[in-house]
Parts: sequence; C-alpha cells; structure tokens
Amino acid sequence: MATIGDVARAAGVSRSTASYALSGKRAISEEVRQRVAEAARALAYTPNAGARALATSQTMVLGLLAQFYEDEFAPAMMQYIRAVSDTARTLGYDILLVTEADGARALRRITDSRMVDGVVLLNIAEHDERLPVLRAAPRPGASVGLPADCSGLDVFDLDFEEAGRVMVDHLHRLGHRELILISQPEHVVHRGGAYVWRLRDAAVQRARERGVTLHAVYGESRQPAVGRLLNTLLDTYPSATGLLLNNEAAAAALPSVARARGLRVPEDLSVIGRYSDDFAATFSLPYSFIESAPDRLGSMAVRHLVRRVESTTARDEPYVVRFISPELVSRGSTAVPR
Amino acid sequence: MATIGDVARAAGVSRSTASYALSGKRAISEEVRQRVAEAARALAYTPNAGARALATSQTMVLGLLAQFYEDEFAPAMMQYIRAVSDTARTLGYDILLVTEADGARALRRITDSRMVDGVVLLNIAEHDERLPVLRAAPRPGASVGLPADCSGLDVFDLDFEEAGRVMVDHLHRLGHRELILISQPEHVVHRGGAYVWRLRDAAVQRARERGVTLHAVYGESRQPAVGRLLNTLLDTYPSATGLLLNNEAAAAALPSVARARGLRVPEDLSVIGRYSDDFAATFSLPYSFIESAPDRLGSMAVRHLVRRVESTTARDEPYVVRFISPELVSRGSTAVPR
DNA sequence: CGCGATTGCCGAACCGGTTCGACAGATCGC
DNA sequence: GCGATCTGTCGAACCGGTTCGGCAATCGCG
Repeated sequence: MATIGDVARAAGVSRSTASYALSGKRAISEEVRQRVAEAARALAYTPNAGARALATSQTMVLGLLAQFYEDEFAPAMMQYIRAVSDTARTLGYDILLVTEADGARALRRITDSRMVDGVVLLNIAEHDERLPVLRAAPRPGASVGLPADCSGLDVFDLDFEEAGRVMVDHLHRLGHRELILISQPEHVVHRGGAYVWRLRDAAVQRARERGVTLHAVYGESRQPAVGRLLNTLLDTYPSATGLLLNNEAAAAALPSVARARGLRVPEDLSVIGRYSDDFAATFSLPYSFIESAPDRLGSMAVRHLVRRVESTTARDEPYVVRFISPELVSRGSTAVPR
Repeated sequence: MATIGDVARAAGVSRSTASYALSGKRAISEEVRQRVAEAARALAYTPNAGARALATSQTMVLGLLAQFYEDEFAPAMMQYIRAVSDTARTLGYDILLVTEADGARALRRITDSRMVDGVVLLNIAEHDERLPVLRAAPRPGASVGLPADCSGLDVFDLDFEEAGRVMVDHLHRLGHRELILISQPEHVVHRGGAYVWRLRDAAVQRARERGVTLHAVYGESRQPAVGRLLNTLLDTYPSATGLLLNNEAAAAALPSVARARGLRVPEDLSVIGRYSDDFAATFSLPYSFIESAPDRLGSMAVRHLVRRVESTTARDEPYVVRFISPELVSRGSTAVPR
C-alpha cells in the first residue's frame, strides 16, 4: 500500500508538503498541488486510518451500543441502528457496533482505547449501568431513552407522557368513557423500561381528570399468551369501547383476535397503538398509532453528538434532554362509540 | 489519559519493558511485571487503539457490510448482524457496521484505509458489485450468500437446492402428489437473489423425478397483496394438498388466511416454510420449517474469516464454498393428505 | 576459576500520518 | 536600492504503541 511518503516522492516534494497539498490546510502552489493529487491518484493512495487517528486524535468513528432483550421486538432496534448508521455516514462518520451483553464494560473499552470519537447508547434503562461509565468517559455521548438521572447527559426520547395523554384525549373527545390500556409486561418495568409507566401513569391521570374509566394492565410479550390476554380483557370489560396499546405484541395479535371474536374496528372497538411505522408495515397493522419515530430519534442523537464532537464550543454547552412530541398517525381505527 | 510512557515512568522502567511486561512477549522478572501491572492499574491505563493499529497493522476490528432492501424482512438482517457481532466479540474483535447504499465504495473505503482486518459481506447478490472490490482488497473477506462466481472468495450459505428437495421429498413420502410452492417476488430474483431460484429449480426437478405436480409461483412481499395471492392460489389449485413457502411474508400471512377459509393445518393442508427460528417466534408461526440459520451462518463466516486474518498459513489456504445443510424443524404442520 | 549461555532490561527505530517553526525567494512599498 | 512582508516548501518533532538488537549481570559447567 502507498503511504504519503510514496506520494511525496512520486511528486518530488516533502511529506509535509504532500500532506498540506492534500488537506489544503496551507497555501500550496497550484502546480505542486496538481502533481501531488496526480501522484496520489496514480498510487491509489488512501490515508491509513490508524496513523491519522494517532496524529489527530480523531477516529471519525462513533460507537453504537445496542442492548438486546429477548422480549423486545428486534426490528425496532434495527430501525434505530439504521438511522444512527445512515446519519453518521452522511456526517462522515463510521459506526462501531457493540452488542455485548456487558454494555458498561464495552463502553469503557471503546472510549478508553480511543476507538471512537463519541457514543450513542440505545435502549436506556431507568438506572442504566452504562451511564456512570459514560459520564466518566473521555468522549461525549448521546442517550436514546430517558433515565432517572439525566445530569451530565444528552438525552433523546419520545414524550411518552404526552403520548399517553394524546391517546386518552383523542378517545375522550370522540365520546369514549371506558378504555383499556395494555402496557408492556411488568418485567420490562422492573428491568428499567421507564417508558412503560411514563405513558401509563400519564394516561391514568389524564383519564381521571377527564372522568374516563381506564383499565390499565400489564401485558405479555409473546403469542399465544398475549392473545389469551386480549380475549380475557375483552371478556372482563365488555363495556369498554376503546383499546390503547403500548405493547407491540398485543398490537400484532389483535387483528386475529378481533376477527375470531367477530369484533369490528372501529365500529365495536376503537384502537390506538404506539409503535413505529415500520412495525405497522411489517405486520400490516390497520390501527391508528402514535409514531415512536426511531429514525428521527436516532438521527437527532447523532447530529447532536457530532456537534459536540466537532466543535470545542459545543463541547461545553449545557446538556440537553429533548423529547419528540408524539404524532398520532390516523388509520381510521377510532370512531364515536356505539 | 495515561500512555505506556506514564506507566513505565511510574513503574521505574523503560517503555519497552513496560510493553513487554504487559504483553508477556519476552521474559520479564516477576517483580518488575508486578510493578508495571500495578502502575497500569493505578493509572487506569488503556492502550491507544490507533497507535497499536499503526504499530502492529492489526485493528482487531472486522467490517460488516449489510445491504437493506425495502421488501426484505429487516429482522432477518438483524439476526445475521447479531450473530456476526457476538461471534466477533468472543474472538476479540469489534464490528464496524456499514449500511451505506453504495456497498462497493464503502468496502473500498474501509479496507484501503486499514480500518478493519477483514470484512463480512451480507446479502450477497448473484452478480454483487462488491465482490470485485473484495477480491482486489488488501484484506480478507467472507461472503454470506452465493454469488454466480465464487472464485477468490470464501462463501457461506444455506444449501437452498437441498432445502427444495427436502421439502418435496418430505411431502412426497407422506403421500402428497400435488403441491404449491410460493417463492419470493420475482423482482428479488432480478435483483440477484439467487436463493429464490436455487430452491425453486431444485424443488421443481425433484417433483418431476418423483412424479409430483408442483405449482411454482412467485409471491408478493407485503400484505394485503400476499394474502390475496394465497387465497387465489388455494382457489386455483383446490386439489393441492401441500404448500411450500420460500417467502416470509406469505408464511406470516397464512395463519389468518387459513382461519378465514376454515382451512385446517395439517388436516386439510400440509405446510412447510423456510425461515429462521427467530422469525417463527416473532410471528408465532405454527408450521414445520427449514431453518435458515442466520446465526450459524454468521458465526461460521466470522470464524473462518478470523482464521484467515490471524494465521499466515490459513491466509494462503484455498478458498472455500460451504453450505449449511437444511434442517427440517417439525411443528406438526404436515400429515398424510386427505 | 574462567568461559559461554541465559536472563532481564534498555535504547532506538519504526509504523504513517499531521503540524509547527524556519527559511529561501519573490513581491512590495518607500 | 533596501528592508519588510508574503508565499511556498521543507525538516523535524510528535502522536503512542511494538519490536529488534545490544548489553550487563547472573548462572551453569568443566
């Protein structure tokens, strides 16, 4: 492989001149610049990333820490990853993907060894063990998901509280007075999935304010358990006219349950979900839903992170906690109750 | 951050001694080794990855080139990615994930700049434009998916031909004489998805050999089109007693179609799919299927790649094309025909 | 006791870039 | 015509590791 020394020799200049000619960081005569460029082209010169990283202490790589859980919908994670990766690339960065179970150790490894200029953390738990590591790390980071303590962090998440209120308000306005909310399984909460109770608590409170009866239950994450649960709930609360789903598995299972029961949506039951458009497409879900926008969140986190990485002034700006406001995508699955 | 110079000074030895003490590549007295280890611990020393890469010309990073298509099931890609990432980590490597649309250019970029020690290419098309780049690259690679020309490549794939034969044989042995095979949409073939016709052609031929009638059609990749197609086919070939699915979307849509038609599996219709166990779990599919084993394929590709990367003798071994033999996972969805 | 082999450490070079200071030659103003 | 400024290039140092050759001090052995 050709080094910058080879290029310099071929162009008849010194290494430093070759470097300046290629980077344009100092004035170089047009004639020399051309000779160097030509030599670089002819030798198929590509700078050695390690050497450059060593000299500039910039790797142009961002770490991406994904966290997988058995009971979570893998494609959702995929959407985050794609958004982060694509946005990073348009900003000139590559992605070091880390799927290690021990996220804290992995984070320490890639930041301490200077493999990355910054990190994006996905699937943040309420008391995420990676966060202390991130705060102490020599590299900036961006978290997707809301932890209990946001100090010293840039945090990006959907506004799940508002999502809960929007769901309740929407059905309340249509005249519904008794609703069912199916959340993720309770163990997701125990694991630190704060978004579950954030949406739930806000919905419960808003329902109380509006005089709406809300049956809030924790669901299951798999078939056939989640199908059975749907049936049980619909049997238990026959007078409920609206169903809110903060549970992907339940949303995916609902069409067949509804069909089996001869239940028409929205004539007999109004339905609002909370998931990503990609999820809706994969399962062909015919329900109105709150878009959880993994692509926007991922992209936002990366842009913010890169700003901090690249600008010394941005590096010292105060940390931000930024919420995406929930957007209700209508698919016609809500109506005035019978 | 502490450098090895800091560690050496703290331990009262030279940089080279510190290096040897930490790597163990030369004999070092136990006492000095301890002093150095202690100093490294105290200073929280972590070697600078760029510097090490420069010195050793090894980055301990593998590139992973994923290719996304609208009509493909994203979670499947996710399974490959996880398998590759997890296997790489157990072997001491990190993963540079590249999702760029222009895969050939991305591949050139990461190999020429020496960011990675090797690359794994996913979703290989029949005439994949990344392959010429890989062959010319200064780094070894492993391809998952079978291209038309395997020369100069290590290739790993499911044996789709055998999968087609296994499907046909299984139902033939049970007594079935008329089958339907739904493949991926035809445009997947045009894009270079060779696995589609590889399974199809082998199934067609085996059916001919066995005297079985096989209606082989290209399917759709989305609801509701794929649901309509299923209904049409079942109407068109009412005497068919077996259904073979090399099409994830069709498999996912089948349960509700069957229920709507009052079709019992396997009493009225025997069904065999071809997908991953993860896909089966996500959609709770109750069908026997040929496991497409993305985890095994990904893991295998990485292990082979790492062997080539690490051993100079392995580097010159002949290239391999390795097929995983299809495994039929029984879920009781096949039986003797009416 | 003397000599060669072994052990344990050090100094220096190297990997391949970037960047700072210096300097020669051209240009300018007065 | 001379000093000051500007322009374009070079040499050297540096980033932070690894590794080779060399050199004492110690050891084993006849």
